[in-house]
Amino acid sequence: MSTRRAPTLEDVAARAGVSRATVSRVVNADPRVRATAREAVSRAVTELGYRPNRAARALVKRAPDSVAVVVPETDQRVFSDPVIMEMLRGISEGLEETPLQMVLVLGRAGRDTDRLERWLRGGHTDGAIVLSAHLDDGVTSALSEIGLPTVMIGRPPGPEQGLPFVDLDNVDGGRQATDRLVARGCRRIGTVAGPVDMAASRDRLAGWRESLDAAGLADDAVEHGDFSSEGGRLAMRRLLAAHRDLDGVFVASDLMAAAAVSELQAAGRAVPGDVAVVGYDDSPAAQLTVPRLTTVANPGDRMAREATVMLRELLAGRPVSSRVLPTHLVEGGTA
Amino acid sequence: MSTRRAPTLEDVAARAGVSRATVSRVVNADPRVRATAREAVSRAVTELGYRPNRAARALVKRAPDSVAVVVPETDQRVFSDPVIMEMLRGISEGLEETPLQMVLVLGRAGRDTDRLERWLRGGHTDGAIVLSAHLDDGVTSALSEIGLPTVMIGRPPGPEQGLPFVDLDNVDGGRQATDRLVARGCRRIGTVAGPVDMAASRDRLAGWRESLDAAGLADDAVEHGDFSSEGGRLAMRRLLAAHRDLDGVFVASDLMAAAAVSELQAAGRAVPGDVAVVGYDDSPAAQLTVPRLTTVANPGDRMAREATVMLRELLAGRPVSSRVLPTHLVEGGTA
DNA sequence: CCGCGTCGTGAGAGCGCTCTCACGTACTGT
DNA sequence: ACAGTACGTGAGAGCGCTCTCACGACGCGG
Repeated sequence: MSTRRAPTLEDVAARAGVSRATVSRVVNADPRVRATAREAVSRAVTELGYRPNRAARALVKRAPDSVAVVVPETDQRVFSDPVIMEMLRGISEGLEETPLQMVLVLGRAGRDTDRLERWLRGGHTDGAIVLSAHLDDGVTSALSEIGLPTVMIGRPPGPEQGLPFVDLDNVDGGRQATDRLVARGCRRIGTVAGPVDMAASRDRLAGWRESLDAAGLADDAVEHGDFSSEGGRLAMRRLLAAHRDLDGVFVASDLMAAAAVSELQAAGRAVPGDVAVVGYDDSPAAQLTVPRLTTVANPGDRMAREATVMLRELLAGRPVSSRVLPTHLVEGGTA
Repeated sequence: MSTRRAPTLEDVAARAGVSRATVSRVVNADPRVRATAREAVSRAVTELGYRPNRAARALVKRAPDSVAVVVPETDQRVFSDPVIMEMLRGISEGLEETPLQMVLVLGRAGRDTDRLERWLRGGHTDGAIVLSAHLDDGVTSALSEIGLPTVMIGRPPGPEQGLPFVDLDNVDGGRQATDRLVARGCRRIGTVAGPVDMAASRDRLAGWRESLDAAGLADDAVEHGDFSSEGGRLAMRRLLAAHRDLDGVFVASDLMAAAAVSELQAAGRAVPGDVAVVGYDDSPAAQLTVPRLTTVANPGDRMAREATVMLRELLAGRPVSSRVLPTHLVEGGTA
């Protein structure tokens, strides 16, 4: 019906009997406006239902006003979603005090690379934060080529594109987990590792290996899972079949670990009595098992927060370098 | 270092030896430009690395360009995250073909109402989609008061604010789940319901009741959980203690259902032999149990997609009315 | 050969806002 | 008393883009 033009600064100014500039000052909380004028203006604002036009504002102050948060569409089954939500929250909190809006860009990894790339080139945002480097190189290389200020969350697999990243110390996480197994007396320690194409998986595996090497134990009991529950179950089954003397397992994700625990129990092994288990992520899934999983913290929100700090640096024109944050073991009953 | 001003239309025009208008035409794929001019322009565009300024464009064409996706910060433990990601994906897909950007706005329900409200009033976006009506009324009423085109995903609890919503037919879902239990011969059917303050919980509970009433069975075995795993476990324990003759349970979420199954098994009841169980959500958690949960589909992405359609209607100035989408049972081994 | 329509193009007027600058007006200090 | 200094305010110039309008250069039919 009424396609009445939205009220502008001018309208408010007219109504309040002041100039556009004064209204602008009031709206932007500039202190040097007389109280009476201020009141007149705010009254006019509410009466007219004035809302500043973001585009016009953005046009004149060329301050960055939005960042793209690129989320590779995780395969449904990967179930890494809780971590993603955690990261989104972290970013949201990190951006809370800034005028930056977070623009979500989802894409099915692989399939949508082109569309994503085109969008990113479109200059819709002033920067980007890329979640989880599971993404094809297409997007990350496009990003570094475009020159859009970008921070990756999670170290990218493959050669580094020169893009700064934040990551958690997965090597140390794997080591701590395995150290715990060693410390409680396990002598035959296997691992259910993650997919080989992910940096986090490789790092955790490397940590496991380092710990075993340091303890002088064998490091040949390795099976890979896909971070899904079912994948974890199957990997555990293979591991158990290949190494019947297993007395400890480091599983690279809680979801897989939960499945591994139930698989072990189904096979008649008491956890942690016969086989001790340490998971990874400290996710809600860690609390599903009985007893509750011993796991490694993997605070996605901290990483995300750090990423926002780094991105703000980049937007301010200052260079940043990648950061690796520390992790720690979370006590549970399985190791 | 070089804070070189980004190239503008003018720069491109100068370089290509044409006017601003012509460049604009080329950039916007206006057909009535001679081939030679078109080429000159595109060359200049790539040479200069020209990217149109979104703000300037948005300023002149007052077409809506972004929608806020308001996500109440789910309590960590609620773990409803997978559903949220699903919805986000649905919105993303629904907006894919439009120029609309999705701006994520997270807020801890209750705590952040003020900030959220202020932000929404700020006119940063042209519309809003609100996920899960767990939110205090503050936000939804602010939204309807501001007059920002808004669609709710999930029927709001409490009195309706006049905001259109999409929802899944939770009453029918609860009924279908319970009908299944009745059909397989259960005579003493309980339910682990969700929190009383959520519309979805209440609806599912109502469906359970309708089914039992229709079958002439008792409908007094009710316990409430908080949708968390632990909450489900405890509720199941209470339910079992109060009604030892239970032979069927409808659990209002898969996460709680998975915990309920393990609780039943721990209590020596075979599932589905002694007690049949139907969950809700068809979430990844449904596949964690052995046997796999029988559950009710709860396609968040479909709802979300529908929400984008409705929002686009609203943005086009057309009125929309709320929609309730059908659900169906998903076969599993627990009922 | 003239008038008319068509096509490609350029000039220029905004879109709604911020911000600089200059201009009062009311204080201070001497 | 008067210069000096705030302080509050308004005028006006853009920000980079789109779009209307007018205009010259054609091609056509009469």
